[in-house]
Amino acid sequence: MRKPGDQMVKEKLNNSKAKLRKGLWSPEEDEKLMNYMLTNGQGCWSDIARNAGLQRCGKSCRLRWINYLRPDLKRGAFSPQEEELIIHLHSILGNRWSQIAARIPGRTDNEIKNFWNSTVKKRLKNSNNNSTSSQNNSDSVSEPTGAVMQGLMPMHEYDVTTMYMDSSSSSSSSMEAMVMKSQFNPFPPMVNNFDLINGTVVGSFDFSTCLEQVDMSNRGFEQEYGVMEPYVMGLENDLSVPALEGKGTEPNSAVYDYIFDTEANINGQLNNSGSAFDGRDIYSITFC
DNA sequence: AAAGACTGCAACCGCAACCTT
DNA sequence: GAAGGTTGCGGTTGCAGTCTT
Repeated sequence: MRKPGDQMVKEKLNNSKAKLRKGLWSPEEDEKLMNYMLTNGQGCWSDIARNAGLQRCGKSCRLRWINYLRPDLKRGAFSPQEEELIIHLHSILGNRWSQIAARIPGRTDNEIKNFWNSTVKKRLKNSNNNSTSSQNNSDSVSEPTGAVMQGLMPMHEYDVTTMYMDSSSSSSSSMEAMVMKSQFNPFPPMVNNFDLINGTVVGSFDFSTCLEQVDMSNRGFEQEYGVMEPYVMGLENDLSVPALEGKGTEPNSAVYDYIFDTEANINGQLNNSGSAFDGRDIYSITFC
């Protein structure tokens, strides 16, 4: 318990006397916060607000910095590749915007959330309307279901659930359940390069590069399979994806490790269910 | 040209988890 | 252990700009 005479209490009282600003940020406020952050770095946000001479609460400063002022932010419209990635991730993670944002460098959770709620959701809705009404398994667009994937992008002929899932499987894995229910492949081949970091292709589904990083290159994957078909991103069995370390602080060196789990999660589940998996492995891919 | 509807974005709010005293 | 503070997250709202009628 803090004593009434604590410095923090005093400051709190002082702050409460001073009227804190709300609403849109002025260029002057932006400049103050930017200058302060660049010279002093991140710290306690309430201190930052005070020391930078801003009549704002720390929370507001934090939001402004994260969503607008941060130097590593990427501005402008979402690329089709980013859009596709967002949809993929959302189909797995749902509305966990911060986790989605952690995997799309330079984009904030707020930005992605807004993008989803406006552009993507609307587009999916339209697509669903256009698609046949006989698809009685279509859910709300807010749900990570097959409707999502069917609405925005073509279903792939190698639907993992119908091809490889044994319908008698008793697995209760949420991933599996989702896949079983929605009848879609969460991670169809990502072609095209990602423009993820500093406008350059740093990591993409160029498997000749990626496989080296996980020591898969000696498996003759490319020769054997040509274009890789990553069936399932190994987002851990419970779908709780750990935040990617290094994001924000070192955007250029951050490792974005999309794990296509080797012979583990889905492969094992499928094999356990008695279905043949056709020899296709699921690979670990590292973006760096 | 004007008014209303729509859209996209920035920011706020409330909550929960974690930290500090 | 309790109380208060901080941080982070997702949902929601408000508003300015754009579009439509």
